[in-house]
Amino acid sequence: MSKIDYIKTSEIFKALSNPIRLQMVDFLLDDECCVTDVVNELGISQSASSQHLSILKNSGIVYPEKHGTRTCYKVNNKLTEEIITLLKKINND
Amino acid sequence: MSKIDYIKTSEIFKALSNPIRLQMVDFLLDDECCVTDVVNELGISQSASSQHLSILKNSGIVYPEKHGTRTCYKVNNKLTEEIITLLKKINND
DNA sequence: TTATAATATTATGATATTCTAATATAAAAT
DNA sequence: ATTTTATATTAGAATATCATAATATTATAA
Repeated sequence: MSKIDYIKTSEIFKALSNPIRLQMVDFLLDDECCVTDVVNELGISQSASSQHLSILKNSGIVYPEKHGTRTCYKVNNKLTEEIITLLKKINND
Repeated sequence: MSKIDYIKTSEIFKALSNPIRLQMVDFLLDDECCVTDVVNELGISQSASSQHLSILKNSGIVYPEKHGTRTCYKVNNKLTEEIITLLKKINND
């Protein structure tokens, strides 16, 4: 049982505090995908998609893998993954 | 395994996306306390404390119990409690 | 080598957050 | 009844967020 790093942890929550980014993470966990896939799946603009992915990247939740002209973002944060699992398990009351 | 309500869930994360409020929740889970205790524990102003507690209340994370002139805030959200447990279990990487 | 496709960046306006300072309310004590 | 204690609310300034529109970058294709 470790102490909570409130600053570091709150930054993760800040990244997840937007419904689009939350949906992005959920989508990226299922189907690791490039930006265009995210754009199509979520129905948002390319620019907004890129900016949201950048926020997730800067908070250490996802990382990009370049494949030619495409970029594939993958979730890379244990806390985030466990939280998504938790969200699917319990009915958020 | 239920679907995630991204909007509702992101509102919880927004409430937890501030280090002070995160520490508040952690503190309230251990020692259920009145506003003055929170003020003393966290070393913030009475007004800021009250406003942060109000945000936690409005997001359904805590609820107030009036005892005379004091108000005791208690954590009342399963997701939040499980997340705090998770945070203490894993080393946020 | 130019055109195209995929993604990133920047600027900007609208809105939201958060702090401090000041004031208000409500219960208990004097 | 007035004062004190605990808490809440409001106003305002500084800063942050977010969407859109426009432009830049970079890798491949033609």
